[in-house]
Amino acid sequence: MAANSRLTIAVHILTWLSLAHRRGAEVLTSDQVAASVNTNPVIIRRSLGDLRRAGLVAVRHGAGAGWCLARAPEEIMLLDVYDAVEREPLFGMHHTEPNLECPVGKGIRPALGDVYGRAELALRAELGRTSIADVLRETLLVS
Amino acid sequence: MAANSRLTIAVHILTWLSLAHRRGAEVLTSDQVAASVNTNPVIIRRSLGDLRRAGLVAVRHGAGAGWCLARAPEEIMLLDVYDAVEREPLFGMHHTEPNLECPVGKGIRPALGDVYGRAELALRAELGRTSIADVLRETLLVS
DNA sequence: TCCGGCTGTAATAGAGGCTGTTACAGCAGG
DNA sequence: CCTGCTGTAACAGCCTCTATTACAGCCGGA
Repeated sequence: MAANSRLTIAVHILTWLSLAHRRGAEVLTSDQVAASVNTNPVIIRRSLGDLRRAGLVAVRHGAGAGWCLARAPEEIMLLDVYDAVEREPLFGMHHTEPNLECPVGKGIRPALGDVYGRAELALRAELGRTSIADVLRETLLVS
Repeated sequence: MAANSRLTIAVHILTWLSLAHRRGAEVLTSDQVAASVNTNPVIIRRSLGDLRRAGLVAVRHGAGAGWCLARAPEEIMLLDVYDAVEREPLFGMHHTEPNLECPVGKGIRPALGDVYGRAELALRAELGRTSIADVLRETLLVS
């Protein structure tokens, strides 16, 4: 298993919803999305649940049920998707508390916290520059 | 388990080697480093192995064995450490190939590859701005 | 009002990564 | 040669992630 693919799955879902909407489909079911991503519908529903809680998609129940974007694709940035599906910080601290008798053990966690914070900010800034609409445009260039 | 802590462990090691050197210790054994990080010496030796392969530390064998920095701490950037210990890309692609019949399934991987590449570059640029000497300075501010 | 299709989620299994631990061969200074 | 440390294999335990089955809940439409 490489790194986790949650961001990839979520962006794929949103991009597909965006294209389907442009083609006239009001909603897509998790089965229809799963057919494009090529995985199990439950995986898709779990990811859609994250995206719904973040306000990026809306769901319709009952007969004719399915999912659609809750915002224009130009207004959904990859940073929003990242926040919706990623819970863990980029870099983990020590599993066990370092030795506080050692000056390095005592002071390194706040020092690393600063650096890691700056690194995450840089990553987030970059993810904030690309929207689902941008991804869709680039995606369609290939075909 | 949060995210993996390899970068944290490696930076801790290098920072401690840097401080020990300043205090007059020529080399530190993996046991001495492990006492500061508060973990098993084998964990430390594994990390030191990565750092040695990257040319960041040097090892001395035989009696009076141990480890020391191979470069000045001002010249070891966190980006070097990151490259030494992290193998996986930041974001994983689909586990199973997406449906190539679908235009999104067909084109999304290169599109995502571009975005992910830019995001990693931003992260790397930020990690390239901080050195082990910087981390040591911030670490000692606490005590 | 009931039917049927889809959602939402729990439970579970398998694969794989990471930490931590033991064990042991290899190396080299004294 | 002895001794202490390195370097690495092997293994266990824990956790995460993906995948899958199962099923209760919801609601539009017949």
